[in-house]
Amino acid sequence: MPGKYRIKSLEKIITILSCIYDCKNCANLNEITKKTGINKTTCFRLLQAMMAMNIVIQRQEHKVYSLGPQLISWGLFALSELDFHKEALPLMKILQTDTGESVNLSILDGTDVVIIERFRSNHLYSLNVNNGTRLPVYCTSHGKIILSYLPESKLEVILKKIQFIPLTNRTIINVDSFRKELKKTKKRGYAINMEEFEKGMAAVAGPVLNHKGEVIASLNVSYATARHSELQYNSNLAKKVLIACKKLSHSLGRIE
Amino acid sequence: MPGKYRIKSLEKIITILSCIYDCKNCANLNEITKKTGINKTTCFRLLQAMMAMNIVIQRQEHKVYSLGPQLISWGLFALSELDFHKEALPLMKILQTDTGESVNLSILDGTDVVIIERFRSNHLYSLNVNNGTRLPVYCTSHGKIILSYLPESKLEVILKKIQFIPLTNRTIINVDSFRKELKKTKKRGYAINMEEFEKGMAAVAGPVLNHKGEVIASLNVSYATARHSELQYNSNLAKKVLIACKKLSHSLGRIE
DNA sequence: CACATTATTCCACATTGTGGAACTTTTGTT
DNA sequence: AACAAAAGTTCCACAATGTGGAATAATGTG
Repeated sequence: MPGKYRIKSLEKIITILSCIYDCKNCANLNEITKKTGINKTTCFRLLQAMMAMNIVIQRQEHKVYSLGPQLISWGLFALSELDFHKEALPLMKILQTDTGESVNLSILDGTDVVIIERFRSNHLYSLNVNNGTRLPVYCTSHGKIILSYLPESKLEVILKKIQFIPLTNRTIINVDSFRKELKKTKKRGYAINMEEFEKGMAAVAGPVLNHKGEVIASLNVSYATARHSELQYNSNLAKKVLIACKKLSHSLGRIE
Repeated sequence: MPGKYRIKSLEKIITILSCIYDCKNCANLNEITKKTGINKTTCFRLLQAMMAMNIVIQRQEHKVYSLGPQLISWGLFALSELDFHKEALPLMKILQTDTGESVNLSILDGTDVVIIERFRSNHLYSLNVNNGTRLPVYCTSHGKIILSYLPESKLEVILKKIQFIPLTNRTIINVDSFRKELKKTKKRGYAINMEEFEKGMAAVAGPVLNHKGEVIASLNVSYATARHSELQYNSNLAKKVLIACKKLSHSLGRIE
């Protein structure tokens, strides 16, 4: 996370905001102090200053801190500026109707992907993610497809930062295996995640490319393995996902 | 904007982010320097530090700065935590179908309201706002209805901060007239904006209340005055808006 | 009512952010 | 292609600014 230019107070602020985010808006001063390791007084002052600027708010009469409306405003704006976003919605809707499964659109952010749009599965048993949810790159189809299209230089930076944690017995937990997986993914043209993030869940993802051929997002369909055990399912699904990805990339000026 | 506890570096960061937001993601270092009045070196360093943390990104090969994916992630999360948000969508859809006009949901943030959800009018001539757009409280139906329901103490803080700028010849531009307007609004139960923000545009807004009776959002319908000149139109529209508001408030635990 | 936990204030210190000046790169013009 | 102007980047010395320990106040709990 560090760069050449570091601002300690900014880093503290980011740490606090991330902590509030991780605690799902349910952290009070003490918890934030403990989880971030930042001095209590400092935390307090930074939180007060952020409150004065609507970056965070305090709910339930002086107790837990939450991310504030200023962040909503900036976040929604930043999202709307992603020009592929509006193009994506109708395509996602079609894909959802066609497959009956969850359709998700994500972008890369550091070593995570962020879900920015989502059409839910018809089925009850499906992953509980929402817009804004962050998922690790190394065990999601989103992450694999985006990284597989990244230029070597950017990829290396990210690979160095990843902390591989086994979430299921199928999770890839070392860099070299992950590198190989990325190569396979690139060759295949789509990414597959078979229960690497959560037992029982699988997904297939394709890349959204801009006019220069750079990946800017990932579109995937995720499903419960209990419902589809056929070997053919992934490749059939992939065809549909890739058609949507192509259309989306095309609307961004990508010509094959 | 100041509070008891101030962190200068945080204030600079907020100023820079606000500037990028105001410039619609189209500001380079020099513009940011000029518009914010912050020293160039300082701007540069803060921007570099923020880039390393995905708070901002730089687009078009080393040129303009944009709000980054980290803000999208936080923003979407903060939004999803607003529990009335999901309840609102179907009600807004119905209202849109019923009236054929733009339906908007907003929350208060300082002396602005932030549009958090929106169903567009069928008509070509309608206000060009998007999710995340900020509008001033003093010349919008959203602002009027929310402020009219605010407790005296909170209201006063906001009134002091408002900078009244005449946007049309109907804009209210002094605190006392605005106070009167808020009283009328509260009594009426809904807010009216007749070309106070933009010539040719009018709107009617109702309050979304939580279980304690506190306003937490505003729901409005906006339309072009060219299409509806009848005196009755506002009150008829208001009835529909208020029904939706009641339902929404009810789903938040508000019992009449 | 005593005790534990959490929140807030105060203050002296030095770490950290600051901005001027110099240097480099990019952009625009003839 | 050569030059000027503008924008971006690096360096460094200074002190303003953020820091955290300790003390105090508020709140919650048995």
